[in-house]
Amino acid sequence: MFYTIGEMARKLNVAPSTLRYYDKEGLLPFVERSSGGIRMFKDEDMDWLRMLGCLKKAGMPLKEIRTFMDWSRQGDATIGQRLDLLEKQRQSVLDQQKQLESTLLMLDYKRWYYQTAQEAGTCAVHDNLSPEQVPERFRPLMAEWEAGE
Amino acid sequence: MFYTIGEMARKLNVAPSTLRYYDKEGLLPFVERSSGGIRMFKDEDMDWLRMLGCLKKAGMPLKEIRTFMDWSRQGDATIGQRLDLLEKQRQSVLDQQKQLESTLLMLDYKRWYYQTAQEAGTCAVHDNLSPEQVPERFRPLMAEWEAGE
DNA sequence: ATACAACTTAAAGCCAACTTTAAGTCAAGT
DNA sequence: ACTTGACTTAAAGTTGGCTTTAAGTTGTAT
Repeated sequence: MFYTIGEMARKLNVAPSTLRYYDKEGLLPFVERSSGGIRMFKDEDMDWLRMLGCLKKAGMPLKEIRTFMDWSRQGDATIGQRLDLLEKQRQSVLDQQKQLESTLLMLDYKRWYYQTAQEAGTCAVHDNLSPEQVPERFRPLMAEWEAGE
Repeated sequence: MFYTIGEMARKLNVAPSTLRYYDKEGLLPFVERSSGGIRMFKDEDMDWLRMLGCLKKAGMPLKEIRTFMDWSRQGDATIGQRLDLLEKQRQSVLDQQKQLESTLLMLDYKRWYYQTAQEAGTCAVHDNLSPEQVPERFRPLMAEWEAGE
């Protein structure tokens, strides 16, 4: 079963121009063409596109994804390199998770700040607030600020 | 205590040009100037820059951060709007966390795939692998693929 | 055979978020 | 007074990831 670029784009919820761009950048070395030059996507190409989507969501730049695709084309000799890249990207995702966790805490602190201000009708309520009146979960955060991050 | 743009940039681990850019974009309405036109950062400006950093890490575009800063300058009447924006951004961070969680699972599946291939010496080992030989934690993932995401 | 939608390419355009460049000013030390 | 390093601005340049445009081709339906 074959699909044109438009059909494939619809399946993936992206613009056809995006797929053409990826192809031009060497990210889709697996796509075949009809005798007339039309791209013919196969069902198994979905696996590669899913892989691509996964790496993209992991925050990998297209250049690195291209490297991965190049290695894939080179065959079994590059399995080790591909695995290393995946490990590296896994670590990057873990780092991003830690970052989001700490961002969430900051955001929650600010939400508490403005909720308190809203109840009081003014931000000035925070001017003479003792540290004990700040919920405990935000204390480590504020301690960091006293230092210099 | 006052700091020049260079000192502040060093504290924040950003380039001075970045702070100038933020200023030009209206993200630093709180920064004062010396009589000669030199930016004079105060200690309390750190609070705003931390807020800015928090929103940036939460993935908020500079334009929206500017809106937030504009509201801040307008005073207590805008507390509600600011709170709404923070709630919205909190939700966005939660969404990003879910996305990373699922990305991590995909990445782990692919790592398993290549680890198995590495042990076998070839990716072809996956050609005749029954679904039961895939670790359970990856099954829901593959079920999704069978559908059409 | 012809019309028509969907495909093709190369090249230009766009947006966000900076960075760099050029030309000039400020302020601290000698 | 002069040097020097850090500051100032406006404007142009860069990068990443696409999207749009223009001109042309393919393939299916009538």
